[in-house]
Amino acid sequence: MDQGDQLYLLADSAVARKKVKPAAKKVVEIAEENPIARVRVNVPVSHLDRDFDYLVPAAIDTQCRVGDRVRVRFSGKLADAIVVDRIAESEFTKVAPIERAIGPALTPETLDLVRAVCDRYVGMFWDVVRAAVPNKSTAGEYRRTTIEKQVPKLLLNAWASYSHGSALLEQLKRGECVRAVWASAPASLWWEEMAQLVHSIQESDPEAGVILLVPDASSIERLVAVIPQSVIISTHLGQGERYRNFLEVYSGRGRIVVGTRSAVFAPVENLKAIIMWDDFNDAYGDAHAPYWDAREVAALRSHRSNCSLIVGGFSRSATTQSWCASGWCQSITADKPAVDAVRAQVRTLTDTAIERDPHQSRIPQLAWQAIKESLPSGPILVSVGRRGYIPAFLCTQCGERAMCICGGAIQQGNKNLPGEQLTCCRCGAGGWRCACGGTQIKALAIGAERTAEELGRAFAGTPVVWSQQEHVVTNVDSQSRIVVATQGAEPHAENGFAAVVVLDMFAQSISLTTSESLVRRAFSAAVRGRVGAPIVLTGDPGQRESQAVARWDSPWFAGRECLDRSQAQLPPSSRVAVLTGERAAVLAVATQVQESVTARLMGPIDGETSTVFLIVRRADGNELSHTLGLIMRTRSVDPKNSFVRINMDPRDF
DNA sequence: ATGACCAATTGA
DNA sequence: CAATTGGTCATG
Repeated sequence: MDQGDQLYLLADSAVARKKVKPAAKKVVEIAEENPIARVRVNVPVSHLDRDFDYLVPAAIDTQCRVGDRVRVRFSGKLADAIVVDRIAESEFTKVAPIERAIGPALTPETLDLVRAVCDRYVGMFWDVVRAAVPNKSTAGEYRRTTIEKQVPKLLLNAWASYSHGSALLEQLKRGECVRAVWASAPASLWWEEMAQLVHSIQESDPEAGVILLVPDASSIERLVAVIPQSVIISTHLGQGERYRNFLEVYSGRGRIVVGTRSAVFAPVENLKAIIMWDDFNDAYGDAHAPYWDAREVAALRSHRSNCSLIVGGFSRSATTQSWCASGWCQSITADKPAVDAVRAQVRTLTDTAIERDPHQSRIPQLAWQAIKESLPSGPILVSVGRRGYIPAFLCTQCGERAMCICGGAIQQGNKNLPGEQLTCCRCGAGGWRCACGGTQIKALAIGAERTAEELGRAFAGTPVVWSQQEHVVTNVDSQSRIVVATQGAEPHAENGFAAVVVLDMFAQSISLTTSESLVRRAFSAAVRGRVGAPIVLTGDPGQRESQAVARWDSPWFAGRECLDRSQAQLPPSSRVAVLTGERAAVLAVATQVQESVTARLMGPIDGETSTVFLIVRRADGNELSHTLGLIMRTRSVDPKNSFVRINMDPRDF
């Protein structure tokens, strides 16, 4: 069968491939030092998610370093693989050579991170690699991204108005590793605050690497405008640019990374800090298995790589508050005088839809007043709870929120016939009946669309702008107008809004983060007001969510929230695994887990598929992940076992 | 997942 | 007795 006598690499020669059958004798020069590469192969089966040994051909020795991407023949077929180790010899006898080298993928540091993420989220190595590393792209022209970068003006110290703010900058200037969470001051420009942190870090080390994480593409633009030399790492970029930027960071040429969630894996050289804005934003959660969350990954990386972690937002999340409570992070908040100025303007209205609802109006009297009074002096921001037209209802008899027994919201089959065809949006049960016996409902939370309509009628002649997820308005000038916005879609007004009205400060669903989300919405609207602008909240003044804004103290609120949740054994003081799949399968896995880990079981909740929750003490979290990993690996051996999806510590449930 | 291999089952 | 089907095993 050996036609010639030449040495060749099988994959290099089409002729060879054609003539030679599998058992061909290939003579390949093998690397002298550490000739064995231990690799992880891209195969979609979890029991194969382990190390395999391959020989390193001398010719590609330097392209098979730890973290490099290669092609190998696995189980007869070519497959992608990542080198995770180089060793002198293998315990295994029949070791095949690597077919070819592809290019760089991970650094030893990010490799360690990817492994840690796999462990924690019970995921497969390549599922995380896919998110962390862009595909190699041949679209390789050099067109550098030239985003208009302003020369950043000398910033006045935005951090001086924070308690311990200046101290934080000093620590960074000394090159210390800090872990901090900041609740951004009213009217502050977060991108300038972040830029200043970078600046301080660079003072101690001009070669410092920094990762700046933001939730979306428009935030990237804001940040890039004030941070020159930054490199964008984001899945929003096209293939070619994404890969080019990745290489720029990998090579060490670019060290300041600005990006969305996947940038948390950027192979930054000399990484000194990860700085994250608006950690409560859902965009930080990856929607693909194993459902990792950039906030947790950032914490993991900060811990493992011993770099600073600084997380900010207009309101404090329960998660970051728990980091403070444990002593891992310092809490940084705005100084009292800065806060007092805003706080004086906050008014909370006692207000139920029933009392004030003669004309189906969503907007209480005092809010009308505030709008009318402030309108001549500039734009007004009206924050609404939900998109859509009529998403929620009240019982007309007792005035309570119309909820299904399962906790789901009630939907109306026929918009024009209240009381008819009421179904639950979660479990689908029909025939709703209130606890008080009532069966009639009326519209409660009317979304942006309806509110905008109503305001347009009331203030005829005043432009009404409507900003929501699909139609975000990013900036408005200082002209008088009314802007109705949902969470996250609030525009920046040139000189701040003349008044801010936060409608519907009440829970529209029952889930882990309902209350937290309300507070976040209120803060993200309230910060848009100019100095002295009235902030009107409609809801119950006694409730904690309103109080948080009235005191301008979201850390206080988050602290209370943590306490409540810890008493209920819920995250962040607990860790949760959500198992989804066939009823019998999820129960089998859950039972097996409980044999070795003390876990509280909730569920199953049955529907199309079944779901169970396994809840453990925080300290047992790693044990839970580990056990689930073992179970998944043994289960995947037998294809008769149906697939069970695991979601660790989801943001909400 | 996918293919190889062996054993049991089916069929003319 | 050959052909087909099914379960087990290994993948370097």
